[in-house]
Amino acid sequence: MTRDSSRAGRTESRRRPVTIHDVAREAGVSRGTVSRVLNGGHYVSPAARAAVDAAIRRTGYVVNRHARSLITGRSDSVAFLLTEPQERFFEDPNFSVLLRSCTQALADRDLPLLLMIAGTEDERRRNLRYIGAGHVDGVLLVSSHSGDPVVARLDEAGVPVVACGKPLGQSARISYVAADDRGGAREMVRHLYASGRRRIATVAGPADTPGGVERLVGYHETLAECGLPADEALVAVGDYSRASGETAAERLLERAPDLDAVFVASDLMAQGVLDALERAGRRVPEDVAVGGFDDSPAALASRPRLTTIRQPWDRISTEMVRMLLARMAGEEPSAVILPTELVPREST
Amino acid sequence: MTRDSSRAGRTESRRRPVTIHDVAREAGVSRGTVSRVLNGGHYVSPAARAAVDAAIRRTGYVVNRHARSLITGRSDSVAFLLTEPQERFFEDPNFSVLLRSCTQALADRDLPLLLMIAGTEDERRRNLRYIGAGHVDGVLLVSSHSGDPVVARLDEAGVPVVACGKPLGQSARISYVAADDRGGAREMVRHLYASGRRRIATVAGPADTPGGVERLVGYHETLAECGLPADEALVAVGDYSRASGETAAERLLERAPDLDAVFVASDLMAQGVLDALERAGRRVPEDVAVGGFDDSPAALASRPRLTTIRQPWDRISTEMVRMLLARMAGEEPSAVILPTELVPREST
DNA sequence: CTGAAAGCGCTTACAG
DNA sequence: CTGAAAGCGCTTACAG
Repeated sequence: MTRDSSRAGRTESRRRPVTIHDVAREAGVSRGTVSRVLNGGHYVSPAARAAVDAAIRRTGYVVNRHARSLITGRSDSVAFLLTEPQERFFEDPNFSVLLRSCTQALADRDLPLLLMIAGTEDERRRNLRYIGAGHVDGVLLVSSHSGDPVVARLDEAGVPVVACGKPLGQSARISYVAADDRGGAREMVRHLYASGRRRIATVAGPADTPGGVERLVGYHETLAECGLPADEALVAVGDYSRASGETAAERLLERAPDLDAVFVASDLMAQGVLDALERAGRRVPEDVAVGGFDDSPAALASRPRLTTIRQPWDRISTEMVRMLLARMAGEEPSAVILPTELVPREST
Repeated sequence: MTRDSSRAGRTESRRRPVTIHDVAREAGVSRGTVSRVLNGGHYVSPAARAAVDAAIRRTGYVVNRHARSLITGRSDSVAFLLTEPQERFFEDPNFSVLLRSCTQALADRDLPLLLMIAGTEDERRRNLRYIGAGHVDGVLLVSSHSGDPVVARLDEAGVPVVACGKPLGQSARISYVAADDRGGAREMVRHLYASGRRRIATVAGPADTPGGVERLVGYHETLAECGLPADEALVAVGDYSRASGETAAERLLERAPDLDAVFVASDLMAQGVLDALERAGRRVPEDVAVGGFDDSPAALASRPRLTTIRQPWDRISTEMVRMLLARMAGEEPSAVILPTELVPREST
């Protein structure tokens, strides 16, 4: 009796859900015909279709997805799989945007999104098992560190997957969409150069992440193009945390006290850089210009507000979903690189 | 052929999944017996069970959830439903913690979590329809604004739901778990008082949110207890945004220039308060103490670091899942209020 | 404790 | 274009 709202009227009763059989009887056709209109309406006369549509409306029928899946072999659902250091991802506002946009893009196709987290080996096994069993038609993968075993296992399982970011060091045939990290870095460094800076340092991300590698490459390329000498004293590495940015900046200041700009591979680290600079008595942007990456809330929250590089998260999600659907429809894997955008603010 | 990794060996073939039938044959028992060991192992001899277990291991069998659901009527999955101003929630780090913990707590019970977002009326309809169709066994609801129609409709649909936070202005019989907003506010104000502050102002949240109401009540109660006069000049209201905190502080400073402390109903607004205070030349905490609420990353990112109130998000999620499971098992709705914790830092 | 059998609600060839 | 029928993989009374 818990399940039964006793309100009178049109509340569809929970006790005997209306089935395709009821609709067929109501419409005066066979169940096969109802099913046909449900599945695209091919080979159905306009009259029959109209009758069925009306019956569906009258009865409030909604398909039983389990019965359908049992026979089609599809689950009509998609997994959003997050592997490893999830903590970091859940604190990353970009991740939230990604998750939300994917959910909505999928919802437009009437595909529920199953959120799966695989931080531990145990969770990894469980999720892989679930996916491997065909309980899901495709997976949207967020996995950053190189050599993630999940990538290979997913590939083996033969399930369509689209990754967010290029899976490092993987030969798996999986689709991915990524922001143009290198291009973004180039744009930022060019911007710094254009504003007159000539001793441009950088705080890179970890070498086993795409952002760590590509943004550093972009930095080096642009320096060379501008005719600025390469100087290892100007390069430090952080781990994307604010504290690591602070430490890196201290090292930089020590090795190259004459630096007049820092390109930082993430906004969070850039905040740390700002802290160190302030403590060292350098004014931003007067003495030192600071450029971040991500356009996260941190960029707006910091003082001065950070000039940064915006990644097109909305488009990334849209593309991921589009590509996954394509894979699910049998298309071959592909890759898409999306352009970033410079967001000038007060720190440069 | 896309679905077939051609690797040799034990990769379970995707083409003909092993069914309960295969296991039965392998174990030398009937399908009914296999099913019985799958479902708790009651009424099965130890010998039969051992044979079935071995056969399952040998064949790599994993149950077809669609077939099971078709007959049991359960979906063995749960929805995490987010209604309205989703943007705000997705930027709220607390929300991320909640989502992650719920996912994991559910995973421990082998229950997948479907993420559903109902920001627009259209999405609301679609999701309600999905849930109403019984595609999900229960729902974890995150909905803040009072009078959310979703609450009532969920209740009508007769599906078990547990809300995060007390659903305002609803008579629906739904379970909920909430942090002790009032108690947290009291603790903060008492802390401010204990440090010698006597002109304690507050920036409250919107009046149609539990946090807006309860934290303000806690503030008033504590002032009275401490024998401090109620003074409306000391009360301002914001909308949880940083900018609104700044504006509110300006108003406060104008109406009560002698204030020596501000209890702010969220860390984000507290950042805005810090901005205004700095611009007004007041030192924190020397001239004015500032207390926040949430213990969000913003509290750590701000300078000085914010003294704040931590909500027990881990426990909140655990409780929500536990209560939902209880509801799904037929128990009556209930409510749980969890204690908060003062986190002293540099701003007081 | 165990097997044979019915049936969950749908889709899909197969004949017409 | 349409109906009758088989069958998807499971669970669950029902007899033994």
